[in-house]
Amino acid sequence: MKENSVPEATVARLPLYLRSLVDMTERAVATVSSEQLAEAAGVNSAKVRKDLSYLGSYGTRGVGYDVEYLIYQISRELGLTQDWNCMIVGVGNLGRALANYRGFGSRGFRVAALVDSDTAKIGGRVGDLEIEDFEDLERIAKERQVSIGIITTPAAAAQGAADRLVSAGIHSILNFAPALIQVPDDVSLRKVDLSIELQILSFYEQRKAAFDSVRRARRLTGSAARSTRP
Amino acid sequence: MKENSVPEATVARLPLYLRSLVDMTERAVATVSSEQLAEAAGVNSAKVRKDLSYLGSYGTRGVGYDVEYLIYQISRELGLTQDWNCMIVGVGNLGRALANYRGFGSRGFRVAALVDSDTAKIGGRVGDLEIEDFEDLERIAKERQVSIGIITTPAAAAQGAADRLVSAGIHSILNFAPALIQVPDDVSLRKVDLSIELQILSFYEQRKAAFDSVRRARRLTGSAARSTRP
DNA sequence: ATTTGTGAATCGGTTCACAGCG
DNA sequence: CGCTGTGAACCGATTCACAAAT
Repeated sequence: MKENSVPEATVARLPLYLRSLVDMTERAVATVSSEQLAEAAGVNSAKVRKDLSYLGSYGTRGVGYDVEYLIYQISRELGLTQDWNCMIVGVGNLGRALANYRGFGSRGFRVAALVDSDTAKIGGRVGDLEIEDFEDLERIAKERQVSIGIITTPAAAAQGAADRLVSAGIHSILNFAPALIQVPDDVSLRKVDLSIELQILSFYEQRKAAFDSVRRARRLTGSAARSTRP
Repeated sequence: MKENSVPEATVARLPLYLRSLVDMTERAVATVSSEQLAEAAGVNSAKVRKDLSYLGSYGTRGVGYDVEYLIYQISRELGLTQDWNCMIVGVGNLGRALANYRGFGSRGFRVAALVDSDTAKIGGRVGDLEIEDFEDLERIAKERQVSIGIITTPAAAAQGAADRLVSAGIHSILNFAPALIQVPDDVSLRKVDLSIELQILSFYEQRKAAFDSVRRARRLTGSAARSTRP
């Protein structure tokens, strides 16, 4: 049953399914069941079926899903039948690493511009791209039809970078800076925050260490073990 | 009311609160209400209160929370009163960038080792660390008491890297490789996947573009606008 | 016979709204 | 009076379980 509004959680899993499906074509798999796709993507099969049902009825009962066709449908849903130009704002270690990241462009994304406000960096090159002046952001974004802004500035500069991206008419932003940034309602913002991820791991690591030490002390081997896993 | 089991969603927000609180001490703020902290962290105040209530009753009714004391309690809960040693597996662009990332170590995390299987890289240096042989991973992890493994290998090598980290007794892994990896139940695994983030943005970007073009075509300015936002 | 697609049940998490306390 | 802490209501997402399809 085709409808609009795919749940957010489903959208976040579609890229996972897509990756698994692409892997399968490389191993010349033609058809896949929800069970097999679930296994490959690391989820359960009910979730796969429900997720795919939001896109339409693309499976065949008793058979499964045609891999190629499903790749096409998911790609279309995700907007990957066109290319998207990205601009990296802030060319430090991370910005440079992302600019060089191969397989970034592999699925429809292209780094079209690098900007920085450090005059010592402007004019320098990363791969075949020149580092340009942050002040020219709006012009560059318009000229190169940039749709996605990637912020890799220090935390203190992140909000300013976001403001300029928004004023350049960009409404999709990926923020790597360890800072909360505010954008208008019509702008999509996603964040990747290394230190937050490490802190989350630290929480569970600590909990495991505590539990282990209790176990060691009490010599209890397999009883009343309340789960310590996320 | 103090209990065990802090919900996963709460754990993921504690680092956010912590960052906001640290910012506040720098601006010499002594006390904060759930309303103010919510604003700073970009969530709502009911969530702040409920989240903090899982840690204990650390607020004062009619007053708010003591900033310093709350920093201490959250840090303790997150296991940040001790330092954690990390090992980066795979020293490509991204591994190198993370190794150089300042403010990484700022809150209790230290890059204690870099390993790679490329003999051309082994023996090289990144900052003050030497790149060591992937084959020596277990020994290095033990010697330096590494608790957290960070995978920045190509996708094809990621599972192998994870297996070796697990066999070295590490049970916290942060995976940057664009690949699904399997780990035992007692290992915490978090993933950061650039291309998935971009694909999610692409989905919403496409949806916005579609809506905009309808708007442009029909010249409707403010009616019956079904939400297009995540 | 097999596997999809989906209502219904369930679960975790969010928000509401107010009692309880400083 | 103001703000926390928390039951209760609510909501989105997950899982169950089975009827429908081939």
